Amino acid sequence: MRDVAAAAGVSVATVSHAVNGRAGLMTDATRDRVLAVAERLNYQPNLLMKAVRTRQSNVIGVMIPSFQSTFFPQIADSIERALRERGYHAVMCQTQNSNGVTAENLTMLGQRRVDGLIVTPKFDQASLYRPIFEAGMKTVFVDAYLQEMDIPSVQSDDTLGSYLAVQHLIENGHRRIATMHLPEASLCGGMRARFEGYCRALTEAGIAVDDKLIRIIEAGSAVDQGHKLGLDLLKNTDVTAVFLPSDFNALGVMRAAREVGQAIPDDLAVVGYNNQEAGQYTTPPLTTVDQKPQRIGQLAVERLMAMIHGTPDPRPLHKLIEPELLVRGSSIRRKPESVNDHAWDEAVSAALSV
Amino acid sequence: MRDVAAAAGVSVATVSHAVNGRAGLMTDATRDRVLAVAERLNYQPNLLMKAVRTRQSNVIGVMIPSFQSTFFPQIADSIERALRERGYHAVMCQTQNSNGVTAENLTMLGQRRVDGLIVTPKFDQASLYRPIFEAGMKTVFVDAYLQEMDIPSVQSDDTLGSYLAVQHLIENGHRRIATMHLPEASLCGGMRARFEGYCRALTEAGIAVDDKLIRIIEAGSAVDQGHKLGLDLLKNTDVTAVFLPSDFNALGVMRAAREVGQAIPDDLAVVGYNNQEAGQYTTPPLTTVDQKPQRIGQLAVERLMAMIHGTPDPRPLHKLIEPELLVRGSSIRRKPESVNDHAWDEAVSAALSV
DNA sequence: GAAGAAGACTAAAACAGTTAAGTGAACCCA
DNA sequence: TGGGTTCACTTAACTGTTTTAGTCTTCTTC
Repeated sequence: MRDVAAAAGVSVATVSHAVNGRAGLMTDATRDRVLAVAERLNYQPNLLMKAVRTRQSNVIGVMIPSFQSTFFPQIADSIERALRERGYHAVMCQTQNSNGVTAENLTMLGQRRVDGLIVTPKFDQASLYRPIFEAGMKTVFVDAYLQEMDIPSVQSDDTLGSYLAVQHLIENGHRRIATMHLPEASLCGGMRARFEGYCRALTEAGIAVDDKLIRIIEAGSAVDQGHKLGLDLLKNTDVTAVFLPSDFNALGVMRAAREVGQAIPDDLAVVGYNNQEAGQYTTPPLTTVDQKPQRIGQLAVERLMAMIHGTPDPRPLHKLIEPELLVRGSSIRRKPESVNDHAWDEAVSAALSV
Repeated sequence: MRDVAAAAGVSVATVSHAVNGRAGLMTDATRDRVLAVAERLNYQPNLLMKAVRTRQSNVIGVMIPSFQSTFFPQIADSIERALRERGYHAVMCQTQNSNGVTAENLTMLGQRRVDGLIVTPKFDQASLYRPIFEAGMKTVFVDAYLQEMDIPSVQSDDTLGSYLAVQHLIENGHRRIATMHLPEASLCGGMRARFEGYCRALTEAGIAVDDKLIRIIEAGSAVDQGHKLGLDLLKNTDVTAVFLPSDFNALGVMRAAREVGQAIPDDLAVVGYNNQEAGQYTTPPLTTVDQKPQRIGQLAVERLMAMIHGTPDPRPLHKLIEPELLVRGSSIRRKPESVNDHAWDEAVSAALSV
């Protein structure tokens, strides 16, 4: 910048004004000359220094459990795009589900003077976040929130999602609908909501929630658990449909059904959760609930920007995104003998266009 | 920092030395006192300023095509971990396969004074990268490289990967092995290598490369293309095995086989590429080639660190990572009638332990 | 023709650190 | 006792920007 100033025969202040496009502080001729010189010398402003002076780094810290899985990268994707559009960049970290790593990243991000944070907290992490919040860090939680603090959050409405899924099964004539959930101790946030949606849909339809149709997921691979508990359900109950809180559980159930010779969806209808890619390629493809991760990321950025720029945001503190039920082959029965082709096609088309 | 200095009754220089652990410049008593005061005042060093002064930001720019897909996030994951271990952070960007976005990110990263870059270039992007390289940016390419420039790269050895895959099919008795590849114009880098490995394995085994068994993938969903071309192969040729350059193509082929009533692996053996998660959940599970993305990311970071710290790196400029063939059910025939159980189990175990 | 206003630009402080050079005081030794 | 070292710490310059408060011109206007 000093070089540009010298070469253009002006002061650094003038260069600063010129490259930042501050109008009315110099003649057009001067501005053009400065910009031409900057271009010629390939002047690259030092954004670090700019950040120091303006106390605004245009960098947002993003921390999610993992870059793998399908869900969080979709959120990260939309966050990155939304930030880029606004001239921001993201430094991205994984928590690796470790409080130690989370805490370390948090202080690092603070020391890097990021303008804000978009993070997925775990229910027991309030104490990790408190110091950085007290220092005034603008933050939006995604996919979860901490009850103890007034930090905005954006997450999918899992109660609604599972409600829609189970309602869909009921509408297709099922009454014996099984599900699985985590043990009470680890049943937090979204997972609890998914179970509540299941109960609500049944209750509203006048169907009793039957403990015999509910299985508790233990530790281990979600597919294996789905497989094991699915076999159990198929052998020991009169289940005709099953709603799973994860597509991976659903994949296991589908395998179990195949093993005991039950056809999907005719003998057993299956609905998963999370719109995992694998579900598109099963036979039949898996009906599932899309949590709209892109929407979550986008809204989180909008909210954070409002906080940073001090514009009021009328949305509720904890915003719930409406999920979408993706009806695919695993939950819609093939045409019964008694129904004529045309009517059936209509019904299926209607259902598939949900 | 000024506050800490004042409160501890020393100069800012002493505080700087103390918090940076520079030994031998002060008494232990002074150091302890300064650190205690810093702790008490909750002093958070400003890493931006530090970066300005030391010309080292401890931030690396990472740019990959997308956070979605399975492959790149795995690389990103390992990059993030490796950087974190070394006290670095990553600002992550997606190129969105757009030269405009790539160029924009590149200048932004330069202006943010990142210490280095780990990026996936596209073959036509040499001109985008040249300016930033001429400015001295340390860079490592992953998953591809630009021939015109001497920038180190780390990528999977796709020729070897497909060679192993096809060799595996040959060892299992197949002679009529089909494949698919992209049209010549877009057949760059890894995709070309995968086709070359196919040819080499056949040639080495004394099998002629037969154009009748090769299909060209057109635009559109990889699964749909695999399905369409798979049907074509199954109906019009005497193919007994097929090697696909992507697991998604393989999923389409598996669907095609099911539709024409051919069993996998008995009537048709299928091997994919890329170890996509979906391949684990098909029936039978899909044999595939794992490109070792974690290893790629890790090595890329090691290489970049060597460049940044000026330590010589004896590895070749363009490092190829050895991929791994994951033998699963889609490529190993079930026991023929004539073979006794024990011998068969042994053979399968042996093959599966590859 | 002088006062005042407006316009174009500059000087210099500030930001929060690092670091080379400098200053005393204590110590050592001939 | 004087001179040289070493040690502990400080001074001050520097980094590359922004921003406030000027300083000159030049232009109005009476």
